[in-house]
Amino acid sequence: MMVRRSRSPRGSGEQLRGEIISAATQLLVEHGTRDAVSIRAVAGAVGVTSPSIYLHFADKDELIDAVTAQYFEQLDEVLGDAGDGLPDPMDRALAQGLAYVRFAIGTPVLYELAFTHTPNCDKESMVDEVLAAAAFMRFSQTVQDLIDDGVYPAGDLVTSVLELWSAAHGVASLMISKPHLPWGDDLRLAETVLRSVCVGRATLAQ
Amino acid sequence: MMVRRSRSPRGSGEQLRGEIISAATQLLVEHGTRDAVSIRAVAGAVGVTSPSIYLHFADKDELIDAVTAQYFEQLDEVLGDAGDGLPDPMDRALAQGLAYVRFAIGTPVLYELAFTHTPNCDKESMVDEVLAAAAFMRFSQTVQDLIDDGVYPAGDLVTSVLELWSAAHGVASLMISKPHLPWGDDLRLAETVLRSVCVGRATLAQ
DNA sequence: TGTACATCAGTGAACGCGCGTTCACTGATGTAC
DNA sequence: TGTACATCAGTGAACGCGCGTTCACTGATGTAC
Repeated sequence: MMVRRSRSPRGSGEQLRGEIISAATQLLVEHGTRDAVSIRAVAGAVGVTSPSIYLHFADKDELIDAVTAQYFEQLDEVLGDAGDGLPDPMDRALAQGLAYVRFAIGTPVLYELAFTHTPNCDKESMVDEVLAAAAFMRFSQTVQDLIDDGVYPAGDLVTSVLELWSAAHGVASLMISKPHLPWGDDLRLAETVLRSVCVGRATLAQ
Repeated sequence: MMVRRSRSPRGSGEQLRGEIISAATQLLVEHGTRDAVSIRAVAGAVGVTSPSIYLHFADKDELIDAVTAQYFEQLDEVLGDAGDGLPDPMDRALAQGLAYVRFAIGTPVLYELAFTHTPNCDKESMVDEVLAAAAFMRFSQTVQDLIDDGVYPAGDLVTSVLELWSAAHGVASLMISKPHLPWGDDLRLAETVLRSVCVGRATLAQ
């Protein structure tokens, strides 16, 4: 049943924009399919007609970009919550890595969308990258602390971050796309992989 | 320009089937987009009309399944070529892991398709899994050899395979979806991650 | 050897559908005088 | 204080498109007699 929302007051065009992004996100989560997101479906969920979407987004691509941007912001918050209050870099790295995997497998369709959707490649990809950067930089700080602590070998910071990110992403992504494999009940496998990379990377450098 | 192929002789329906799969694969590779594969496009590429496709596949999903199945078979061959003649399990594991990553990033759209497309879930997913199993079992043998050699800790074999697979998949998948990140020119980062997991996993177990 | 017939790979035309997007519009809200 | 007007968030109807799929058919090939 579609409920017609009441008209927004003058200044508050921004509010509908937010509702649209949330509706698109919710559609993805609930239907579990990428193509549950059509302009019509989103508009219907918000309680508005489809052309209204174009008052807030140039086209569908821009809407999807906004959805993934918000998703990356949420990811950053999750990493923040997971790492705060853990002074030991190794503990923090592990906690953030596991939080990353947990967040990903908790929202599989969104995660896949964020890592499959190719934005308009030139400027758009930059925007995407910049918004992802909050989480990226947060994790980079953790890795820097690992290096300062001597746990992780010194070297190019970004490269080190990519190594650990690849490990976390690998577990999350594979768990999402092949859920029937015997992953076990918790994230022990994820923890093993993350720990192994940290420990092994340190050993390799010696 | 579309070339009408001549009619197949009586028994050789199988031949067209193969051509259809190849054409679909090629369309994906050349256009670099998932939705370059439509029944019409595939039929056109083969030189046949669209209804002909349905003489060989029940529906589009079954065609896509066949494409990914063939892709997994190719993957198995690649792993075989990479590992043959390397008696040391560690060398072989590394060679196969790097070959995996190289194969994946060489055919990014197919790789994404194979790891995103959700088959009909019940029986179909089994078929998919079984066909993937050739590569899976080949790599499992390598990991078993690693264990026998004492490089990798004893324990559940499948779990160990998943750990290493996750690592290789993580690098490959992230390189594909975020190609603008500074991955370096060759697969050194992939090698580092794979080595780290092996070494680190051994250290953890002690 | 010749003819009638069954087979079946492939055709041509069409179906209904949902999609992204456009365009002229409406009508409540705020502002100027 | 009252009225005319500009603004602009949102509407309703429609566009063209490409899609997956269906259906009655054609016509070359092989087979039975």
